[in-house]
This record gives sequence, structure tokens and C-alpha cells, in this order.
Amino acid sequence: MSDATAGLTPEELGAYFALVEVANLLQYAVDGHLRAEGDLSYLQFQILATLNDAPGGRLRMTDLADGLVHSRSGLTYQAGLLDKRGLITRSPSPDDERSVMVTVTDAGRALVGRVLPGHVADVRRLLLDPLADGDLATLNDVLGRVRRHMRATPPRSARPRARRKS
Amino acid sequence: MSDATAGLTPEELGAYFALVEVANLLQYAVDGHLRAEGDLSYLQFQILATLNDAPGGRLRMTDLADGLVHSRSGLTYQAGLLDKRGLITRSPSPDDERSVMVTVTDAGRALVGRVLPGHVADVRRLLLDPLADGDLATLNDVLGRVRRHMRATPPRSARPRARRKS
DNA sequence: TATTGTTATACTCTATAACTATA
DNA sequence: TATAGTTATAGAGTATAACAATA
Repeated sequence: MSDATAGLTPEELGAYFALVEVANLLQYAVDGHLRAEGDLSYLQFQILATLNDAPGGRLRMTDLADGLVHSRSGLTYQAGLLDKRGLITRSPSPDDERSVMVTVTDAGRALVGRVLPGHVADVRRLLLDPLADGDLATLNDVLGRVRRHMRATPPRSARPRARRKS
Repeated sequence: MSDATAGLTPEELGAYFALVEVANLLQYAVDGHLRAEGDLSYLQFQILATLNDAPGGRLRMTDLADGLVHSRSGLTYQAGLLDKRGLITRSPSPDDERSVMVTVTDAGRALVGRVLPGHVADVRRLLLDPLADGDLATLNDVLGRVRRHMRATPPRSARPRARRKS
């Protein structure tokens, strides 16, 4: 993509670009499917699926935000949309009156179940099929390591707002 | 992220999620830096960098669009912003009067040169540093294969509009 | 005082379709 | 007729800051 070569070897550059492009193409395709099948953005699907896996299908807003969204108002906005469609409900937490518990409804679970087969098929077709034996384990190993590294070195803007002044 | 497990093994799921998350965290961090340093979105940087590498620093709109953008109006919009800032110029192509040639200006090249060191540093710190010996070659091999596969099976919506009726 | 979440507001970006001009 | 690009318009999403309520 440029003299981005400046300071990066062609091999480093290639890995960087390939990673970004593969992830983008994958998300674009999957997002299109989710919208067509369930009128869901990728983010909305992630929210529903995360809740779907959580014990009791419920999570605090703050816990739900982790990793999914960059600003809290963004989550409030998306939750509002899902709430309006009856896919989740929100209620004050019994423990901490400041918190809001988000819960997937039956309709929400049903919708996740409905889009999942196609979603999985997309992922398999685009990402998994071209992998050779052993590639999967390698990707898990390498990307897992990178992910742990990145989580340990979060970009300033992704830090919980609690940390802003501390 | 859910019963997305349905149809995917934990290993497949892990690779999928790790890929998406790593790419997202990387792009988010890099995008933040580009905005802070050069008031550029990642897409704008890609456009400038692509032109910067092209022979003569110039490309047709159509050729520039390839892979960078999903709709043509999107490129027109972004090019308009870059043009307004004096980072590129647009002029009708001599060969084909329908085409528009986009050219990086000196200011555009200077800006790319200015943000590049920090950009490269980000990529190195977040993605490259945690890699072990051989990981780079592996990533290039595997992701390169996936990329070729994806390009050969483009999502319907990313297809050139020329193909819509054919 | 710090934390949780919402709201108001403004802005960026994207997409669709209609349109112009050239091939 | 098909292609290249622009524009109008409208909608989706995001971020910042101000806010209310609870800890």
C-alpha cells in the first residue's frame, strides 16, 4: 500500500495487509448475510450471541460493552434498537441500582438460532474451507498470542472510561 | 460468542473470533493514530498510500476503488474530502474522457510521509512484536491462501457494478 | 467523589438511485 | 447500450459532553 514499506519488510507488510483484508472481506460478507436474514448488524448479532451464551441470558451493560463497543453511548443506542424489536429487555439490577441488566428474550434467542446456520456456513465457506491441515491450530496459536498481547496493551481510546483520570 | 458453536468446532470458532478481534483492535488503534497525527481516516490513508505507490502517483477512480471501497459514491465522497484538503487532484483522463485520473499532490505525499513512522510503529508494536520466529512466514502463507480464496469468491455486494446484469 | 447508564447533539460515513457525459 | 463518475438524499452509526442517580 505504499512506502509503508518504510520500516517494514515486505514479509511483515504482507502479513499485515493480508490480515486486515481477510478480516474485512469476511466481516463484510457475514454482515451482509446477517442483515438479509435477520436485519441485524454484525454488532447487534454479537450482542445477542454474547447474551445467548451468558448464564441466564443476562449481563450488565458494562460487562456487555467489553470488547464489543468503543463508547458506552454506542451500546445504549444499539441496546435501544434491540429492545425496541423485543429481542432483549433491560431492567435495573437488584444488587447495584446503578446497573442495568440486559436479558435476551425468547424472540432474541430464536432470531440468533435462525441466522446462525447461514452465518456459520459463510464463515466455513470463506475462511475455513481454504485452510489446510494444521492451519487451524497454527492460526489459533499465533492469533491467540497476538490477541493476548493486544489486550494487555489496549489502545488508549478503548480503555474503560474509569481509567481516564486514574 | 454463542452457540455459534453450532456447526463449528471450538478450534474453528477460536480462529474465527481471534482473527476478527485482532484485526479490529489493530485497525482501531491505527485509525486513532492516523486521525490524531494526520486527521486521516484509515480509508483516506489507504487511498493516499495507494496513490503514493502507483506509477506517477496517479490512478483512475475505478482502479483506485478496487478493494478499498464498496460503493463508487463512497470513493467520490472520500476523494472530495482529500481534494478539498489539497492532498490529491482530479482531472479528466486524456485516453478516456469518461475517466477521472486521481493524483497525489506533494502535500499528500508529505502527509503520508509524516504519518508513516507512527503507523509502522503501531503495527510493529501491536501485531509484529508478539510474533515468534516463523510466525510471519506462516501467516503470510495461510492468510495469503485465504485471501486468494476470498477474492475468487467475492461477496455479491462487492462485485463490480458492471457484473450486475451480465 | 466515582461509577453506571442515558440523552442531546452534531457529525461522519455509507448506500441507493437518478443523472450526465462519453464509448 | 454500457461504462465512468457525480450528486442528492436519506439513513445508520459514532462520539462527546452534559446529565441524573446510585455507591
